[in-house]
Amino acid sequence: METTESIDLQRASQILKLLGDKTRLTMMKLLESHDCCVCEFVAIFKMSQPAISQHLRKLRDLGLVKEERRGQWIFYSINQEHEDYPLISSVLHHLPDQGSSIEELEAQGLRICCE
Amino acid sequence: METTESIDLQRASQILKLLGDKTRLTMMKLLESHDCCVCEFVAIFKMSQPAISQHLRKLRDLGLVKEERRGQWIFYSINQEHEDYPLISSVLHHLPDQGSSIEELEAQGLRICCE
DNA sequence: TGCGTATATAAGCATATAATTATATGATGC
DNA sequence: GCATCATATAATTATATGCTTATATACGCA
Repeated sequence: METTESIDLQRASQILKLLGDKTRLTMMKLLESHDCCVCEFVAIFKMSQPAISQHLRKLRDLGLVKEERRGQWIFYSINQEHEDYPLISSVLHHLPDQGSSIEELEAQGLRICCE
Repeated sequence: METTESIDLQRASQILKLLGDKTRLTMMKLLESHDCCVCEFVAIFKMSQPAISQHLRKLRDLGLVKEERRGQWIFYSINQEHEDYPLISSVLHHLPDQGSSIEELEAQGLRICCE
């Protein structure tokens, strides 16, 4: 039964590959502080909506984030029930807070809050 | 000077991308327990020597591992002086021990020890 | 019902990645 | 110096990734 361990490493590397993209990593760090809707990400990353949507899909496909519709918008949040949440969380804790990117948007009046 | 933070995330995502490959992640986990020479990796991963060498180069290029020649062989070890070693180390601590892959080789008489 | 907004999906394309094979370099021992 | 072993590099190829544009879906409201 050595497959158990290899599956774990397999899964861990998949997760790390997802986090090994600056956009997705920043998304996760932002989600650590508050739930975000897609349009907030679009504003923050100055990236096309489909590009954002596709990154979110990858995160969702591996269960790193959950989606929840609130009226007109779909909010994303970190899935703390993920089997490997301890790994994910500890990675995020090593990253600098992303407050500044939000503040920048506030300053420019571009901060979007969909609720 | 908000560039500092974005450089950090940039660097973190580069590191995570490197770790987001099963072969390299396993290499790092193995190196956590003991220094390895290239031929040991070749035996463990049942992969061509150039393939191993290229993975090691990527890890070396970002400073995650150090190389050291010992006689005929080149041994790799984890670079604990890496600026982001705390991140790297905490990722590795979440992974299952790789003792079994070594034991398997021992059992088959394939374990290579170059010293 | 029909329109506008928010989001997702599909198709296409350019670039990145990881493997292979072939070749080069560098140390050891005769 | 030459042969051999250990490792690195180069060139090539197949596949994966991330973006773009175009289109589909789903909700909210008049």
